[in-house]
Amino acid sequence: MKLLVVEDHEQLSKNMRQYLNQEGYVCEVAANYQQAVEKLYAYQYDMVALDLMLPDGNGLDLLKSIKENWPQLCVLIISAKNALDDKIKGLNLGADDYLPKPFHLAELNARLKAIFRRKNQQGDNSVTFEEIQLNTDNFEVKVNDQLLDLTRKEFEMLQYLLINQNRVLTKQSIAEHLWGDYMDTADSFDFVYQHIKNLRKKITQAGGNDYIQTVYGVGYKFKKAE
Amino acid sequence: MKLLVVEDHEQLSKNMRQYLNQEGYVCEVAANYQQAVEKLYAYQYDMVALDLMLPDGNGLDLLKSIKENWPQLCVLIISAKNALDDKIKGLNLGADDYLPKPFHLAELNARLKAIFRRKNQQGDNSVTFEEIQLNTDNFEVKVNDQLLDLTRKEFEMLQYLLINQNRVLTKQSIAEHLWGDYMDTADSFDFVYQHIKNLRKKITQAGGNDYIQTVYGVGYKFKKAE
DNA sequence: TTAGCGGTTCAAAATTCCTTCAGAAATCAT
DNA sequence: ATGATTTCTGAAGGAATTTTGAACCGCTAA
Repeated sequence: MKLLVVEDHEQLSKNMRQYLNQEGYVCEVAANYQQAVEKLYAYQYDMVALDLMLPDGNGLDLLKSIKENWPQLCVLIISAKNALDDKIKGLNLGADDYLPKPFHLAELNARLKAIFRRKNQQGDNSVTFEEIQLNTDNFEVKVNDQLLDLTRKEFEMLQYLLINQNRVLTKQSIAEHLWGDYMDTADSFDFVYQHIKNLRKKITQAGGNDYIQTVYGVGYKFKKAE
Repeated sequence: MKLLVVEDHEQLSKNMRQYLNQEGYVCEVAANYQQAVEKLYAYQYDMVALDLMLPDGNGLDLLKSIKENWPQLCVLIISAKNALDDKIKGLNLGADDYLPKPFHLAELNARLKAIFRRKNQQGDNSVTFEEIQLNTDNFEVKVNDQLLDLTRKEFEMLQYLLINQNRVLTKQSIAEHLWGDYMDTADSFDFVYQHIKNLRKKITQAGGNDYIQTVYGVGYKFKKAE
């Protein structure tokens, strides 16, 4: 679950980031309008937590832009102004929920989860590929109805591969999705190998096929062999 | 996806080229106004990334000329001057987006993709030529729906040939495209033979025709035999 | 404190691929 | 036709990438 927090208050954004990372999100922070747009262009997020008060622009404009360019993105609006006005405008512009400041981090988490659940209710909250079945609600993966015991990284990786099935993902892009943007400057992605290995092992040990193809010199691809 | 980068800063253009090639573009560089125009006449591009600061002319003039002569071309403007003025002028002249310096290569990529998606509402990442079908997303090549097992160089070469179909490509230009700028000083391009050979072999073994014509003394051309 | 787990780093082994080389074949110019 | 140039081909060494096992660190629970 990759999340962008748009919040200029440094201490708060730091806390949010730390807390949410602990909760299993891949969480990144943008401190202003400019940064937010850059990050949105550069990476793929699942959700945005957006503070309407930004130093260099109007949060509602940003919301509008998000809904135009990335319509599938979930947006949770945060605002100190308890102004009903903002809330209404925000929801009208397509925001998924509204959270007034100040708030408990636990509530933030709960709302984010709720938003995501709601969004997936109408769609599908599980991805299935042949005998592999991944459920986002309860973080469970089944192979032939046999439950797999995956770690968090393994789960996120499998999810990423499944969502992009039949598309080659570079080690770099996998790293970015699982670890966030500090990976931009990393010099080695060796750890990806390990998780790939573990995933393969666990899936095949449970009787599943190894759908993870390595594309030499490029990356990995989740696909049925032909 | 064939892209022309117009940028006079050597190191930057080199990085851009390398990165974008990695991302699956066929990317070429022009260092000034003059070169840009020459390349535009010589080849067919899908997009142009245009730095407005050129040593031998005004980037906005070039933009205007592009929009007159190749109206279907997508143009992304790049400029160090964060001047709102340039941005507005550029967008008024028909540019598709504006990217201020400095920028992350990932953002460049994202914007290019966004532009292209916007224009060709379907975001197709494949090239087809008779019974041959090449897909950049999953690095797959099919001949009569039969999957081909190509190496990276073979894949990139086929891609380059396909995009420039019916056009003779010299060994040198192939080498430059596949290996980058350091090839400028190379004395032999023998290795190209190998990859051509392997490509032909793999394609014909899969039941495809050999569309790779050799033009003696010049280079190769991808074309249906008549 | 210790044992266990998840995550990361390291280095050797295994695999795949790229380039070079030399000779054969093809093409062109005289 | 002959020689010069260019292209094709197969084999082999070496480079680059991936796989693997083992060791390490930090955290948590017993």
